[in-house]
Amino acid sequence: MNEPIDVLPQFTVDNVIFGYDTDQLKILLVKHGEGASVGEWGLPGDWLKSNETLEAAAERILFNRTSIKDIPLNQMHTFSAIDRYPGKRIITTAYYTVINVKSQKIAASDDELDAGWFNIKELPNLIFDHGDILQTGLEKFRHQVRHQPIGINLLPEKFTFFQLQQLYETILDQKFDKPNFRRKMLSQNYLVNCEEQYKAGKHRTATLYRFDSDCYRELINQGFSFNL
Amino acid sequence: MNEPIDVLPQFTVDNVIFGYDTDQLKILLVKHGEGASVGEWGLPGDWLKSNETLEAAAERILFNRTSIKDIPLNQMHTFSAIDRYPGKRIITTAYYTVINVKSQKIAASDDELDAGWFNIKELPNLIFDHGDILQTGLEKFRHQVRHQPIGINLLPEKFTFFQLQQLYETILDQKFDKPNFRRKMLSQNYLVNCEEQYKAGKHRTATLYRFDSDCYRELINQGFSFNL
DNA sequence: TCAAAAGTGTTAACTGTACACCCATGC
DNA sequence: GCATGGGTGTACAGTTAACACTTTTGA
Repeated sequence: MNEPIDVLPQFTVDNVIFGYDTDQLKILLVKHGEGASVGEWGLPGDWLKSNETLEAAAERILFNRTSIKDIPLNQMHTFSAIDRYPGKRIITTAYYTVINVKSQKIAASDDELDAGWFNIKELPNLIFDHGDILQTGLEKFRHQVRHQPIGINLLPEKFTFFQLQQLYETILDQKFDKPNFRRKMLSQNYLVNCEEQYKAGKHRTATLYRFDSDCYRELINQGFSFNL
Repeated sequence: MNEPIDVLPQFTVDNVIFGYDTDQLKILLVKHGEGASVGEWGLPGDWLKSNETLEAAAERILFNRTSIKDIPLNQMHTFSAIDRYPGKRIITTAYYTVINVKSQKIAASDDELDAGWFNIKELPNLIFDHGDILQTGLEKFRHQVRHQPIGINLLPEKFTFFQLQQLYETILDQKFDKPNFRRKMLSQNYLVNCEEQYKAGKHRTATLYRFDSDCYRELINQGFSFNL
């Protein structure tokens, strides 16, 4: 390689990091500490380094704010409108992923004033075209949820049907019929009955399930059709 | 804007241009006339100009080889492996679209030796990572065909059910049951009976249909589910 | 007469959807 | 009792999938 400089000057990566928190879908935003957009909220992003791939940059951006490694990020779209960034021609590739809000502390990186989770329904104004990027990310994420299994890393290892249904209802912002939801999920054969009861509040105990990780992985490849 | 130069030196756009030709799905390739890859086949592509968007570049690349304008190209993926291009760090964004092979003459651009249609099943070796890009494009294209109406620009304005079914069978490389295919398409309500008969070879005349363009457009947005 | 395409009809199997219903627990 | 969540059963409507069958035409 013969790049004398460390970053590609016209190329960035921005992450749409969804956070699942019981009955809320959130998004990780950072408050900019430099440049024209100082003090405003935007998606966590950074310049692409000349010796890293887009995927590596997206993972680095995620790791810097959350200390999370080894979870897959999905490439979403590359945004290239001439005037998307003030005064300079900057192209950005956006990635999305979802993590559990409670699983890790978040932190702003050096050039940022703050980092925080925002409910998807109560967002501040975002810099540049980050509002559009977020909307595109939300659509792609919801599409994915309807066509691939989801839940590993978002639910505890053992979970009840109530928790699984709550996850789907929160992410898709839609209610499902309980018996139908149960049967739909069971018919995919990726849930394993732990033969164990879980005692929660003022009601009957619930059976715990876990994901069969082989079957889960296979369903990711095969595709799923969640049409309740 | 303050770019002194005309192109971004580390950024290209490559197009996967499918061509429909009765019972064959083809792909447009060009033979490189410059650089290390001289004489080899690859996807039509070019450098991104500093004053154009990725979409505009993709349209320009299409127009230069086919003289076709005003048909939508779909962004597919941005490829960024460090060593994907020999000796230089080049990132490329790929777009795909489909056109009718017979609708326009094709031509190589100035720095190319040749341009031609290749059957998707009989491809030469492609330069760089263009083979991967093509495979990704084929998957995305077929996914699109199963979820949105297709046919405008690929079929004559008035067409028979036989032609429509042949289009689907060729693109998806799969046979369908004739009565079921007919009913499935009719149930989408985007076909209009022209009340006109078409006389082909040694068999009974066929009813001509056309697309209802309002309904067709609406189905593109709504989504379609083609699960025969 | 036969092959090829045009077109209709029928049926079994499966899925989505909307419910009604009972169980267990804690206030 | 009643609210909350846990869990089963059922029945209708619609769709998928397979295939049998008739029609028209030209070689």
